[in-house]
This record gives sequence, C-alpha cells and structure tokens, in this order.
Amino acid sequence: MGAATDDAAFDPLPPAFCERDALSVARDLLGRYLVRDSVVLRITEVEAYRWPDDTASHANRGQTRRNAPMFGPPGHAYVYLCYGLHQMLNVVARPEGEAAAVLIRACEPVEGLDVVAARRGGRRGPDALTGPGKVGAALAIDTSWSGHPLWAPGGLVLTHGAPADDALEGPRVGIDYAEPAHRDAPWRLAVADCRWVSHRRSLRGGGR
DNA sequence: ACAAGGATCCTCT
DNA sequence: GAGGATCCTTGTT
Repeated sequence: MGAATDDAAFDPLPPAFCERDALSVARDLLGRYLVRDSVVLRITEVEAYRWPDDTASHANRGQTRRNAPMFGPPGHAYVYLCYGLHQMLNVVARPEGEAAAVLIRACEPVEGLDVVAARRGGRRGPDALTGPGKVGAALAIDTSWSGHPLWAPGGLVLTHGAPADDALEGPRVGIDYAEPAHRDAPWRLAVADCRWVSHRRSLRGGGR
C-alpha cells in the first residue's frame, strides 16, 4: 500500500458517520482504517451491539461507570477490559443518550507490521489480529482510551480507508447469556474472501 | 466489603 | 477441544 499517504484513505470519518443504528455503522466500518502513529489497521470483522433492546449489550442493564461512553455522543471509543486482561475496542454509535456500539473483532495490517508483530509476540499472520483482544493489543490501547474521540488527530483515529464491497454475516461470539433472539441474530459482519477474520465457519454470505 | 462472572487468548492434548 | 490465566465491574450485604 505504498503511496497511500496522499489519498483520502487517511481522512478521518466525521462523528456523524456513527450517528445511526449500530448495525448500519458496523456494515460501513468494514474496510475502514484505524490509525495510531505508524500503525494502520483495516477493519475486517465487527459486531453490532444495538439500541434499544439488545440483551447482549453492556448497555442493556443501564448506565454504569464502565459503559458510560456508550451513552455519550457517537464516534467515540468505548474500551473495556474483558476476562481481566483483554482490551476491547468499540466505536460508539447512535446519538447521545442512545447506547449502542460496534465491537472491532479483527483487522488486517496495512502499515506498521513490525510494530504489530512486536506487540503480538512475533506473530505476523492472521493469528496476530483475528480477535478483539488481539486488536487491542496490536494498537496498544487500554481502558484509559475509553471515551476518546476517534476523529482527533494524533491519537487513535478512524479514517475513510478502503470500504469493503461484500460482507459475510453470522451470530455474535461469546454472548450465550443473551436472550435467544439476540444470541442468534446475525449481527456479526466480516469482509468476504478475507483471511483476517475469526470464527469463519459460522459466517455466511449476507452482503449489503 | 465481598463474591461471581465475563462481547477472550493461549497452550497443550 | 478443553482448561487456565487474570482482574475489573457489578450487584449485593
């Protein structure tokens, strides 16, 4: 991706991009870039946590200190710690007061592969970036980034990237505690024909 | 102040 | 395919 620095791929997405239903935002996030310093990752897999009435969502039982950014304005990060060690990055969707988010589950490296490999124990293949905890590690973020605006220069930035033409869909991972209707809903989306995707066996063609 | 469980990852078999 | 790691968040006492 050599001469990518002078095209629009690195223009930040405005907050208004995220000011709609999380499933729509999720679909349109496929192919976008997450940029932090020398590291550029292309988003390849996401999950929508919707509003209202999604029993898998952290926001389902009301606002807490942890999930407060979900209730805030769109286009901010929501980062939380999972299983005591994994930093999970979400993009906040919907207007302020309506708590929805998109979990970034996997990415494909665009630039900064050496830095990513160093942060991921030397891994350079899809194992390095297929899983939400792996993405957090590759970007070296933690919960102190929760609430960060994703369009502000110099931090963690969500940019236009290279939007994906085709998508696969399937049920979200690790939410057996949710009501069946939400547990089985196909609200996990991934770039089609892409190796940088986790749990590929449970995905099917869904498109756009 | 306490107990329970988690939107996962890694290693080993 | 199974289990341990690892500690914060949450709801309750």
